[in-house]
Amino acid sequence: MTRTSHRIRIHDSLRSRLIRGEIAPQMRLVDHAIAAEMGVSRMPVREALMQLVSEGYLESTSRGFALPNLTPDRIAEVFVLRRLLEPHAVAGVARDRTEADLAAMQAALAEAEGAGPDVTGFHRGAEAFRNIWVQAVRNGELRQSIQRYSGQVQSVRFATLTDPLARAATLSGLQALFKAFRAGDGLAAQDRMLRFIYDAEESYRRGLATGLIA
Amino acid sequence: MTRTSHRIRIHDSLRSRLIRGEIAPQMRLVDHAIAAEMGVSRMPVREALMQLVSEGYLESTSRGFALPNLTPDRIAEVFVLRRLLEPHAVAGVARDRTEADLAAMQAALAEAEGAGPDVTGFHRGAEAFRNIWVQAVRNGELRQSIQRYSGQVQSVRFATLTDPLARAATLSGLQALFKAFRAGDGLAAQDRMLRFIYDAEESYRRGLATGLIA
DNA sequence: GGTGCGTTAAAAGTATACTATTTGAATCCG
DNA sequence: CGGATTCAAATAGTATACTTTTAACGCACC
Repeated sequence: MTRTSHRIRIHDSLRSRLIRGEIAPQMRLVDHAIAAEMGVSRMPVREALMQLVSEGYLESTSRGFALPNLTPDRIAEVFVLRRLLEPHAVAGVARDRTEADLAAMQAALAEAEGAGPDVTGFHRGAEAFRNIWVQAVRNGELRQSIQRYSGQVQSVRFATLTDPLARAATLSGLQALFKAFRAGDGLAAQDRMLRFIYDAEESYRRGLATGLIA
Repeated sequence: MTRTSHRIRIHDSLRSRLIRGEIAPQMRLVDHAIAAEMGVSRMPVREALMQLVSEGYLESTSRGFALPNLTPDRIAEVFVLRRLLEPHAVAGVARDRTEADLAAMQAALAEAEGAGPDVTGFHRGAEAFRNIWVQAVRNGELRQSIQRYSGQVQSVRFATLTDPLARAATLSGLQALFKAFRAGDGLAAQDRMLRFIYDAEESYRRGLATGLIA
């Protein structure tokens, strides 16, 4: 028996691919193609895709589903949202985090630190670190709101990481955040996260100005 | 030709019924019944219902769709989110609002003020007021995040409005907010909204304590 | 009278087929 | 050669039929 429905399995599968950045911006996700690939009918695929739309991961075009158009304006909007939500969120995490959370964070941080010139390795570590603390947010409504735009966050980070300055800022930000988590210091975590987001936005803007980002 | 799809029409129709409080908590919304009533097939109805689920208006049970189980914990979580997002949002609205926005707000406020003992009239005015300023939020990502839990906000307000104290607090809060909007004073709007949310939560807690709310 | 099991009906979930819409391209005309 | 018009292919949207799951009811047995 299927423990979960096709729709949910497909939704989760697509979402993880989206979060991992495996879907290129110009790619078009079409229900019948995915259905054929997975051996099911269009319906559960279509429903999964539409759910991803209402969760902000995808956009419905007249010619298939695609990544939302990440214009600089929209990215700026997300940075505003991040400043409003994430500092408060990590303050709670600093209080509630378990030892297992800390261990996982340390592993993710180690991967980012040891990545060398490898961009994808660094990105994977940073993404894992983020996923861990987001998962640890107790307030489910808050967590869901943060997760809704997490795909965009990953995309933007991926776009900026070729810049050594941005990468250094990200790494030191993660390290400072981890320290606050380990110390259980909510205020410090809140402060570090706010700075971290400001730095990220500055990196993004610099990337735009220097033409590193399309 | 149909300008909009059945799915969207049904979604909007159901949402307005939900917002008006026409769906009782123990009621079950079943796709094939609604489909028969509206003369369409199950599919667009099913998709509309599922979209309402991911927007927080409904919950999917194994025996039809129903109002979400608004546990006090979940409601508390939404209040946290509201405190994080809405003060900042209304500050922007106070700067950007048009004359048309102000006129619509005033009309909504007048409806709430003149509602007398009528609960639904007051609720409709308060809801209209909220919808107007939410629509006026420039930051689309922020607006969407706020809209995602607006259904829950309406439900909670509807549950508390039988309490005269809660109703008075709501009305004076709306009036103060409107003043700030009219003056274009972002800081004042931010402050009024924060107080408004605190008052709303206090009303809700009092309703819980006195058994007014299930 | 309570508890456990089996039956059954209702509703979710899925598959398939058909229709409508949209876009890109090809063709035709100026 | 350029632009408009029409046509075809791809995809969204809807309808209908079938399958699976689940909970509610009844029955028997304790």
